[in-house]
Amino acid sequence: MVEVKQNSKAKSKASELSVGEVARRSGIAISALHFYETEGLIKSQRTKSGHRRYGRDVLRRIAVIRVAQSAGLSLQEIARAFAALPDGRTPSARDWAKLSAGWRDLLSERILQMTRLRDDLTGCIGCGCLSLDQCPLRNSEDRLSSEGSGARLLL
Amino acid sequence: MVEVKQNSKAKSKASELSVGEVARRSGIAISALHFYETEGLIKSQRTKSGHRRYGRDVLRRIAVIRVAQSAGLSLQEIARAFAALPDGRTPSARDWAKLSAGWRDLLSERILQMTRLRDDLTGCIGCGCLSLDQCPLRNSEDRLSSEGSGARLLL
DNA sequence: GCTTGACCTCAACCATGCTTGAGGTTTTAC
DNA sequence: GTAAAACCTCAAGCATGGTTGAGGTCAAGC
Repeated sequence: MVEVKQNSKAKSKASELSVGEVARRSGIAISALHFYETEGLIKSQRTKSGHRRYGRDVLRRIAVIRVAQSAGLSLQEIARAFAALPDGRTPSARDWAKLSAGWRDLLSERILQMTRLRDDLTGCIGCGCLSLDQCPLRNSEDRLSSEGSGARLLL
Repeated sequence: MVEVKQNSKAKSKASELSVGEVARRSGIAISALHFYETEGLIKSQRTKSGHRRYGRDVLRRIAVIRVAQSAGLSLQEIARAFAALPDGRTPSARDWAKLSAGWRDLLSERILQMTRLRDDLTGCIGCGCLSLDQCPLRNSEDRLSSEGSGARLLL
């Protein structure tokens, strides 16, 4: 819809990026960008001819996606969090901060679980209790799996 | 090959378990047990007619599998670790302990990464640096992803 | 004006970790 | 001796997170 004139490959003043540029700058494959778009994680305008043009904030969005993924969130969870971002305007620092606060707590929780797991592991796999209901390892395992809202692991 | 006489459903003295029993006791679906077997994570003898019979240690093996999974290991990684277990005899407590020691270190490493990630997240998503190379978040992200020997997350 | 590279869509495929179902045998219980 | 429950195999399917390739269009440089 929004038509953009592109002056050169350098495109130093264009505020809209092509998919190739976004891929190069973010280190994400074009196919992944397409995929993120179909999953509603990022958006693009199209040129008259159908080529994608991204606003500058897409780079931040992508960065946030990768960070969240490495923290163990699924794309669906990330999309859900993104849904809380403002619709019309570009998200502000405060918007992102709100988002990250939630994830921080989630991470803290998962770190706690893993720590518990590790500590149990220290004394427990070698002991005889693993197959018994009393074993702390098996119980913390239960804690983990019963909390999962879908994905298996710490997802 | 090993033929086993089964006296009743109670089967209190049988040292070999049927797949249904293992499923019931471990809480793992039969289909998952089959799957674990095809992946080399557990083994079974067969009765003359082809039904599976498991040794008692299978329950511990399964417990270890679930724990390792909840720690974020893939079945392949678990299988690799299991490959180090003794071939002929039932693994001893010491064998399991050795195995768990490796995983414990791995867990510690991942806990460290997540902690770093969380701490960076605290100050960083809301700040302006996320799209820059200097951002600690993006760098710790790199640390994470460059270490991955396959799976994306903490896997 | 035409080649080249960047882009488009859509369908198929890969790995992981299973589940489901079809179609058939075995074991158990009455 | 027969019905039901438990088991078997093999193929297909599901979700996640993408990649790969075919077949075609668009844009830029010479």
